Amino acid sequence: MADELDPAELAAVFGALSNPARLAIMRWLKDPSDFPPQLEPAEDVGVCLKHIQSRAGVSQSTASQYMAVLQRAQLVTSTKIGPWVHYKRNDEYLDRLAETIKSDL
Amino acid sequence: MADELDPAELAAVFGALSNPARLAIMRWLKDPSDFPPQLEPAEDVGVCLKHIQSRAGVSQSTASQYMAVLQRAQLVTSTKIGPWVHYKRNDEYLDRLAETIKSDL
DNA sequence: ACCACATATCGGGATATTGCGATATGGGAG
DNA sequence: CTCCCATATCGCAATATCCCGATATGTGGT
Repeated sequence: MADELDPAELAAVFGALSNPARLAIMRWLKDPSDFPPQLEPAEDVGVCLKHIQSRAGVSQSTASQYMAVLQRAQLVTSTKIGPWVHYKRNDEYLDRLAETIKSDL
Repeated sequence: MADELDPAELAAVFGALSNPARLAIMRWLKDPSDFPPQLEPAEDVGVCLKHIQSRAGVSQSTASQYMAVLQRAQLVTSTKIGPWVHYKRNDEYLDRLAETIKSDL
């Protein structure tokens, strides 16, 4: 059994996911190959912020803040390569989340 | 496979659960017998609002609104018996939710 | 009818979230 | 060093959420 998230943390995660755009981003990141190609393959390092921004159709600052919220909630991790920041799902944490919801909620 | 919640609905559910007090209430309702006794047993009809209110330590209006939010999100159902409204977890829906999160999120 | 109690709804002030444009920061190319 | 591009952060107005007290509604008992 993976150890479960404590209630305060769980509430914070739900907050991060309560925004439709952020929730959509989480689902998009399941298919990194659906994004435009980049120097380093998205499957390995994650998806570049610019690609997330353009798919979400929001401003650069909004996209950056969305990803900051998701990252603070530990739902994604980031990798900086040169000037680009790449985001990918934190699957370990998402598994713990699913487990917590199933057994704890 | 239970059919999954659509994304907008899922985001709304997360919104309802993003409040620590409401999240706590959902967890309390797993053990209806932990609440004070009532005419109709809580295991059968659900827990009376007054008991939820006093455990949450919030005003009557706040408790009522919390439960309205949870009910709108389909996380609980209510049964009115005389002047009392009893709330219980909507376990079918919660199962669908857990399923959606595991496979869709 | 009246009263007492349980719940719902209204109205509002405090606070948080949302999404933007403007501005900073920081790296790579020349 | 200088420009350009990607990203982060700031400041802000609009909107939403939060939680309350006050008030309305509804039910049962006397």
